Amino acid sequence: MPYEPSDYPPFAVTVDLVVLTVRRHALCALVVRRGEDPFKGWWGLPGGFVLPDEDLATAAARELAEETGLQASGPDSGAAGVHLEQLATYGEPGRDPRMRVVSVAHLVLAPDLPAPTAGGDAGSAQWMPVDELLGAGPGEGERRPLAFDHDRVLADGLERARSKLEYSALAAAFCGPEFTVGELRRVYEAVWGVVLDPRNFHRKVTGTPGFLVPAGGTTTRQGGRPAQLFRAGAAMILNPPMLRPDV
Amino acid sequence: MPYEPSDYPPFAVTVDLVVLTVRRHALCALVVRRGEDPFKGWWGLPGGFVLPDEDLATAAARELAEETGLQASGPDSGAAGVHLEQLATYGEPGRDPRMRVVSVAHLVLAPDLPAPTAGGDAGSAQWMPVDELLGAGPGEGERRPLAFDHDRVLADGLERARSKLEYSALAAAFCGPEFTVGELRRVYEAVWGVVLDPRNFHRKVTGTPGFLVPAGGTTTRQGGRPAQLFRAGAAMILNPPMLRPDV
DNA sequence: TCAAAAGTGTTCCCGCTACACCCATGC
DNA sequence: GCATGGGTGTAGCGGGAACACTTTTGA
Repeated sequence: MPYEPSDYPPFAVTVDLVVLTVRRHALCALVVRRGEDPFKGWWGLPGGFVLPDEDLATAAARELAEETGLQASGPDSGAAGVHLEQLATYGEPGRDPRMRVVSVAHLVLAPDLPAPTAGGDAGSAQWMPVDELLGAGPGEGERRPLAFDHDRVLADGLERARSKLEYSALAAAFCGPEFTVGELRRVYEAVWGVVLDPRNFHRKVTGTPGFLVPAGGTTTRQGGRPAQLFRAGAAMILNPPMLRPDV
Repeated sequence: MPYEPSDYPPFAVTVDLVVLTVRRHALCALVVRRGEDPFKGWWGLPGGFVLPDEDLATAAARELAEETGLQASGPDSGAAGVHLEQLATYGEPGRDPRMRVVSVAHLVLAPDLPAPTAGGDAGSAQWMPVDELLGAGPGEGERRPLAFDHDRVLADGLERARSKLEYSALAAAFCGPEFTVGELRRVYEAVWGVVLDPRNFHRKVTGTPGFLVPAGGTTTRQGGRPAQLFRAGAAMILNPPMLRPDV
């Protein structure tokens, strides 16, 4: 079956970003207000077109830097830099009313950042709690969905992030370069929406080889007794995994 | 940022298929011999272009039917029909020497089929053990890789299938509509490349609510004492998961 | 002195592993 | 009889859940 440029229909290929962080004990996603039709004035996920000579992951990292100033570092990098991985691809024919767009969604996990929109051209990017974006908050009903099929993309990203915390050491991507066990626990609690036993959590994460390495110092920024500081270790997968209560 | 057809570069969008089955205690993948350049004469994964008004999953199901005659049924269907899910998307600029192709790979899990190429236009499709396709076999060195980046796609599909057996009830997708516990165990053994304790496996799968439902009859097709026949139950996820030895 | 968060020790219990053992068929 | 695979019982152990308890700071 030979194929030539005239044989295939024209597709636009974009990357969409599900950028998650934990702010004030709440899991938040980065959303931008759209300045153009379609869905002008709606909130949507950041993203944009893939350039002709650009890898998909490169395009995602570029869009991320443009919107947030964050420097992405693939799934195989060191401790610093946010985590970026491919999530899924959405190509339903009618998802963009103007043309056939296939969008490769990526998931980004970032530590809490002071400035949500650092060097961006999108002036109206902001963090919003995912419970407000999707319907999990109390007494919803008047919420407006995200543009395109971004509600579903966001939901898929959340599902991925939640399940990856179980069997990978990815939770540290939500923390800064140095963090305490309590801060890490609050990440799990925010992402999963549960309350974990601090004592058992401490034993579990410090007892898993390669998960955490002591950074040497202590901090008292959370109040109470000073806590040891840790850095993310080399372990990528957790065995045995962290167990999520109920569900 | 407005966008018009003239603004975006032309992309071709295809679907690739990682079709897995278990034949004679070996995990096998469906490969087709390419009749055209590039990679003429090489083995590659089945696949093809997405049509203008076709969803990605629909395109994957169509290609699957064309190559094998298999009737796919999405991840949310009943027991009959093979399992089909999206795997990952590959869009490196140079992966096809002739044009920019973004390929959305899908993973298909099918029961052992008598005729590998039922109604296909690809005359040279066949099942090959994944150990021969990738380098896991003994004394390799002269093996030729698959076309394009299909070695990597296949490896990613294997990894997905192996990990999904742990926490989902997907292993039944490799069996026919009715199967015995021993047949299900041999699926796990083939996919994981391990040997499992038959007694503990039996207790585990029959003790997990919703995994298996008795079909009523017995069979002696494996020799020995007749075994109860089961159908796949409604459970989609396994909690607690099946534990893969070592690794 | 009290509150708050960090850690440690201990007990209980569930589930996995490892076997020993019996059951039902074909040869 | 014997081989083969199906299925049950049971002891041991590792790890998570629950919770008592001590430690170290700030207010």
